[in-house]
Amino acid sequence: MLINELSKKTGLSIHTIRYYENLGMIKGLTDEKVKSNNYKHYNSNTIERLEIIIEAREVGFSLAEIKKILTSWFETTDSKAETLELFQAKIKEIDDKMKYFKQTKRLLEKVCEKIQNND
Amino acid sequence: MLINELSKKTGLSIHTIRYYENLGMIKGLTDEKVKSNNYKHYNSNTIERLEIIIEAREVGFSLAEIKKILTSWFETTDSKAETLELFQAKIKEIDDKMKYFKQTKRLLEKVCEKIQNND
DNA sequence: ATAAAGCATAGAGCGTAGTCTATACTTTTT
DNA sequence: AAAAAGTATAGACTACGCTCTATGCTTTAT
Repeated sequence: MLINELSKKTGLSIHTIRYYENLGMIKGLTDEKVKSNNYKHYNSNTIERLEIIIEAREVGFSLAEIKKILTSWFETTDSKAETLELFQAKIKEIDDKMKYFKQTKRLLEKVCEKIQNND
Repeated sequence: MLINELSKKTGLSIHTIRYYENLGMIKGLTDEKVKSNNYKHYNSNTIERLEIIIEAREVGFSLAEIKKILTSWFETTDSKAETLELFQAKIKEIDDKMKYFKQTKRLLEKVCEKIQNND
């Protein structure tokens, strides 16, 4: 599939997809059989990767961090111990953030109550 | 208390505090009795506000959004219905984000497992 | 009295994550 | 065959959230 279709399937703009590709987070391949152009073709793996990117950036991870997650998930890497440590730290970060979430949610709920009672 | 003390109590840099003050998120007052300088004095309310800022920015809210939360919490505002709607939407946003968090956590846990098994 | 430290304001600079524009080539539509 | 739409690359531009620097004044320490 070409970039237009990829954009429609993921909801990301073509610009954003190219931006991610420039960062090396996804990779399209030019079709060898067609030599007249250099249009890039993307496969379902790219969709998977983009879905992970969307998910993880919601969590507040930087694109650099997400790139590492993708590498560890899809490509074989060396230095396993290091990677493992990194991700265990990230899991802890998520747990910490969850705490903030619950606190902020409670705060917002209190704000709502307050507004309704002052009515 | 002056900005230095405020910085130490909140863990935010003096620069960051001034940045937030410029955005109108907090407000220090110059002491009327002392006319020789225009040093700003902050009270415990400022600390409360900064703690809310710290909490809410962890959740990924923009400073503009956090400013609205602070206004609704500490100052009386008109257009209650509007504000209420805003915050109810924000609560829903948090719930949605929680979903992403759980998914990403699961992904990271799977990555960890994968790394450990490939060993 | 002088030096050092703290405060204020204004503005420059920076990293992240896009977003948009210009240019040029290719493919599809009419 | 010409126009419209799609693709690629490069680079400019933007918004956000800081972070730092310069300058000048005030207060505290020596």
